[in-house]
Amino acid sequence: MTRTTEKRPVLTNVRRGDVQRWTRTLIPTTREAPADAELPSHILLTRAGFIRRVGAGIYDYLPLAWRSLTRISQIVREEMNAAGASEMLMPALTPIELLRETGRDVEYGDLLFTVTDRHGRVAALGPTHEEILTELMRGSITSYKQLPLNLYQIQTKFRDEFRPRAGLLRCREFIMKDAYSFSLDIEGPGGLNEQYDAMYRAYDKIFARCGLDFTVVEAQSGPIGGSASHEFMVNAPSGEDRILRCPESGYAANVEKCEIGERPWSFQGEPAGALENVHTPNMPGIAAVVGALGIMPAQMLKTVVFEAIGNAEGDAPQWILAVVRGDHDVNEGKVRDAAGVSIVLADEKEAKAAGFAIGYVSPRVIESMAGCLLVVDPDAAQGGVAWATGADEFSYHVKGFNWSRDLGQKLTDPRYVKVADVRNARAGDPSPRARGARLVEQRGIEVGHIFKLGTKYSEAMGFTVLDKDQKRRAVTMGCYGIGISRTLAACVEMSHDDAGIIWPAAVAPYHVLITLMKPDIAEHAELAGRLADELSAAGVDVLIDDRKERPGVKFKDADLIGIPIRLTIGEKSLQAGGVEFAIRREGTRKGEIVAVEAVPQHCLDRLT
RNA sequence: CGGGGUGUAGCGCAGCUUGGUUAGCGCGUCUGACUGGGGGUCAGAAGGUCGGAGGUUCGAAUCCUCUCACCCCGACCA
Repeated sequence: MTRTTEKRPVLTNVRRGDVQRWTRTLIPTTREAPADAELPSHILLTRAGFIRRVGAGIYDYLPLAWRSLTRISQIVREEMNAAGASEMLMPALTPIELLRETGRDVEYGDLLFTVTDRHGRVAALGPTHEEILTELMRGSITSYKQLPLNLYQIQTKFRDEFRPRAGLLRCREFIMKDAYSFSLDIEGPGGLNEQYDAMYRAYDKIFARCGLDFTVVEAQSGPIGGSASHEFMVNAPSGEDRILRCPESGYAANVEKCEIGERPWSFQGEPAGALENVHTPNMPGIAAVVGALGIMPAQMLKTVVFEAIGNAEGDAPQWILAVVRGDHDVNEGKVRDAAGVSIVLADEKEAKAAGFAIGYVSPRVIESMAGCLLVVDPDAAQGGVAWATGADEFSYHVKGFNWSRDLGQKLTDPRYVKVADVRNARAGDPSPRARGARLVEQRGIEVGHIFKLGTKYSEAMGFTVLDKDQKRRAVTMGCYGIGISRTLAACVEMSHDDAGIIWPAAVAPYHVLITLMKPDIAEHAELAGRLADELSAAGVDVLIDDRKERPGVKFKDADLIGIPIRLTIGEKSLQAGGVEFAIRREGTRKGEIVAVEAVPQHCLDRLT
């Protein structure tokens, strides 16, 4: 018996679209959302039958979700490949020994999922893959001539988050694209900077193609310094991350990283009144004190005690005291940079034992305690203000504090007092890049993160190559991540209305939904099939709602799952001369009548 | 890890304080009829070891102990 197979060209520039019927796939829509869902993406993806929660931070991706995830992955692939990267796949199981080589078994700590096999060997479920790939590379690459190289994979990642939440936005198991670049140098052709810039551009294209409205922000820089790390943030009010942006210069950064522009300061200024003790029992917090004293938080000084760690030798300060205005938040990274030493928030018991009245500490404590360095934020370094602050005695605060009167000579000695930007930026602060401009704040969902790793992993794992001068050198690495499943959720956060999801065409599970009002009528069903075939031939993916449901149910579900174009076939539309054509983005109501012959082209015109 | 809370049908919930027929309600599901362009109406039906274990009691969804799972707030977070 011979069998004939349809011949399809191996090389084709038009992909044939898929045609699926609602009754032949699984789309379990529900009227109500699970009680614990709060964010639009969580509620709508669940209600529309895209995802189902299996455990804390663990989800099924149902057929519709998987189709969209596949589309996002494909966009990522195309742009990564175009940027010269090569896809591969690494195991999810990472032998714990590999993580020990770089110390990340400890660094990751409880965030690491581990499994023990029958022989008692321990492996981690990969949270990221620097070690596995670096190990592969050190066995395969021995010459600088084999560099640069950029390898990536799209794979499920595991992180035992303390608190998974927000549906797909913070899971314990999630899909991520992670890429790693390897270069001999930082500068020059083939160097890390070139690789990094290529990834930056690729990410820009990827998220634009996904139809996302996003902001690229500077993030905490890696070991190389400068603007060595960027986060790609989808602009959404429900985002977990706060970002700040200068409307004039285009500068944008996350809260941890954001610099603040020049702010005038001076410790000089006449005292406005005497220093006065006030009894404030059980009020270590700003909020309570403000209420008791009848003042604003901006009139208080907050003093946060950090402990210097590492090589504290000689007369190096042991305690770093950060002073900010009462309505500001201390930024630990900035305090570290200003102090020039590694620091950690002081343990309350230790600090109390050392003599700090934690909760009631003031700048004056440097008069009585040795080994202290005061780093004062410019907004707190104001001599003309009668400050309220702690009394360095439990249950007491002071009013009328004046810097130059109440602090001795140490105030002008840089060994004891420094003035520097040590607080988190916030809306309204001066821009660090444009004189006179003010920062604005918005919220974002981090969908991509690129950063320059340098030689951290290659050195730890002994990945070196011989260069031109036959010198052995550690390879310079970059690391580039995209949260694929998080991007799916971000699309929904960004694009939805009260009725449901509104998919950007590029990531929609199907491009066209054909709603059959009466699937029993053969001519209607045939027409749907014929239109679907024509659209499919043009590369369009079509879902046919062939359920025997009431019109209301079908329309509500159509709005909910958010396919970009809805074609409605029914007696009314045919009598009116064709099928009803509606764009989901333009609302949830009736569309226009389009003649049957014109429908495929009409769809193509509106999909681009 | 600290604080708060919830586990009862596929989903959303009531019942628990004060133990006592056969554990209810809405949505969904199934059957039939009427309907037929925005979650329709009527009639009927199926579906539960009340998270689990132990205890108190003549009797436990309800009280007690332990345990597991999950959620919210906070701290933490390439």
